[in-house]
Amino acid sequence: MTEVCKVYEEHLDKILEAQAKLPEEESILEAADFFDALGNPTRLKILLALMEAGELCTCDLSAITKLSVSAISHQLRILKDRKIVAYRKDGKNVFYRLDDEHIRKLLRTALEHLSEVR
Amino acid sequence: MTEVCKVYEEHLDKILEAQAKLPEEESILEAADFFDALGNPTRLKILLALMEAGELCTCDLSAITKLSVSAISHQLRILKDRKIVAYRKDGKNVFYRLDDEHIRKLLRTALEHLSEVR
DNA sequence: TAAACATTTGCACAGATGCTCAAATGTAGA
DNA sequence: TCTACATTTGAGCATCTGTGCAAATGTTTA
Repeated sequence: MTEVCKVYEEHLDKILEAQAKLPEEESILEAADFFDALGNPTRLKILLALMEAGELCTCDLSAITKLSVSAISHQLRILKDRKIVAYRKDGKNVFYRLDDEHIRKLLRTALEHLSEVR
Repeated sequence: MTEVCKVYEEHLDKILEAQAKLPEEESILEAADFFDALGNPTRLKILLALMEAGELCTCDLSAITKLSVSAISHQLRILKDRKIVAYRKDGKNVFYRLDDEHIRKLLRTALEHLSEVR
C-alpha cells in the first residue's frame, strides 16, 4: 500500500488516466454487490428457476434447490434487499419473481457468453 | 431440506419443469464462480482499469487501487485461474489484460444495465 | 379461539475470504 | 557473482458467509 515500485514514474500517465476513468467508489461498490449476488450457486439457481418459471414461492424454491426453506429464505432476503427479485404475497405464500427485464436480459447475456467461451 | 410444504403437490408440475430446465450443476457452479470473481470491489477495479488501459502491470494496479502489491497479486491469481485475465511477462514486469473480447463485452453490458436501472 | 402451515428471523458454527507481513522466486544489470 | 527490484507465495488473522435449527410471525380455515 505504501510501497511504490520504481517503474511508477514511467507508468505515471497510464496510472493517472486509469484512475481518472475509473467509476466512482460508490458505483464500483454497487456493481460489485450486484455481481456478488449472482456469484453464489444457491442464489444463481433461484434466479435461473425464476427466469424459467416466472414466479415461485419460497417452498417451491426449496424443493427445486433441495435446500431448507430457511436457507432459501435467507438468500431471498439478500436478493430482495438488492432489488434483484420482487415479491407478491398471496395468502400464506410469498411469490418471488425477477425484479425487472434488465435482470432477465443481463442473466441471459451472461449465460450466453459463458456457454460460448467456457 | 427434508421438509416439504403441503402446497408441494399443487406446484409439482412447476417444480419439476423448473428443475428440468435448470442448467447442470457444473454449469451453474462455473457461472457462479465467474460472477463471484466480479463480485469483489478490488477485483472489479482491476478489471475496469484493464478495460480502460488495455494492459497494466501488478505494480500499476497496486498504485491505481491503493492496495498492497501482495493484495493485488493474490487477486490477480484468482482472475488468472478463472481465465478472466491473461498475462504477458516482460522483464521484471508482468502485464495483465482482459482475457478475451467476451469479458470486455459482458463487463460493458453489465455496467450499462446497472447505470440505467440502479 | 385454536390448529395448521408458509415464511421469516436470530443464533451458532464451520468454512471461505481478503488483507498484511515476511520470505521466496524470478529477472536484469553491474 | 552480487544487488536491486517486481512479483509471487504461504502463514496468520480478523471478518464475512451460508447453512441448519429452533423460535417467532403471519395467514387461513375450522
